[in-house]
Amino acid sequence: MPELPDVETFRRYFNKTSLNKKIVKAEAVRSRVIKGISPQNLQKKLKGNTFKSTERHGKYLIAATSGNKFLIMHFGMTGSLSYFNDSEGPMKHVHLLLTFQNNYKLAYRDPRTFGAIYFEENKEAFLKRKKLGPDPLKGNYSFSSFKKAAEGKKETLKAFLMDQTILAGIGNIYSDEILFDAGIHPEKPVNKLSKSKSKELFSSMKKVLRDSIKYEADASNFPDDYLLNYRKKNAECPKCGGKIKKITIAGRSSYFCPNHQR
DNA sequence: CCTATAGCCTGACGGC
DNA sequence: TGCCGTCAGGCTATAG
Repeated sequence: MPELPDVETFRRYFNKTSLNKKIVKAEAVRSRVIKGISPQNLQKKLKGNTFKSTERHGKYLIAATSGNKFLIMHFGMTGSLSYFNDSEGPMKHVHLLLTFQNNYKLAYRDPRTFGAIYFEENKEAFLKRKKLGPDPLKGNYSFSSFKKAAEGKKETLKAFLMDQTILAGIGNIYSDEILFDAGIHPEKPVNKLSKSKSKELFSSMKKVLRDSIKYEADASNFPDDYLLNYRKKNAECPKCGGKIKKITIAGRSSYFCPNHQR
């Protein structure tokens, strides 16, 4: 699930539940997803702190602590956050469990353990180390930057949109969704796109990402002209009635409508 | 440099 | 109902 709109939804959830509350206990339950710091050390660093603010970059959620350090979370394919109290019972697949002064807990969960948790002194250095490109919804990301990034690229648009070093935040689902909205074939080479089509792609990108955040990245909230609920072979295209096709691009299963995406 | 592929894990789903 | 194979929305390391 967790691409840019999902992570932004987690961020808002985190803000609503977990800011400005003292962490009285930190349990790093399993260590696989905790990177660059030992679970014991992470527990020590978090205990007694509060979270002061959050930001997101691409698929990363960055929470600033009162100690001016950063808890940085990536949600892999199956990561999520749950805020709950003890009456709601034990939870499975918890990797980091924080207990606040009000006795509520925040759990970072991830069954498939492809996610990652970091604790960093310097968030800019972290983003640099990860070689992340700009976040398309931050800092007024412009068409001219987009065009410049696309210059001379021969790869498919699908691969281009998912490349985190070019743009941070778009994954398999939303790259499909953006191309579906713009009416462009996912295998079209980047350098074969006309200027007007590339403008359309750019505006579809912003629109799809922004609107998906409004829908809280929840499939049940999406309007019917989105591809999301039609990601099945031979489904009927909700835009034009064509037959949805499934192909593999850059190792990922991609759904599109050959009738209106060319 | 660039592109393609395997592998990391667990759970859900469809077919028999 | 149960078992088994396949697939899953990410990322990295490695090979060519």
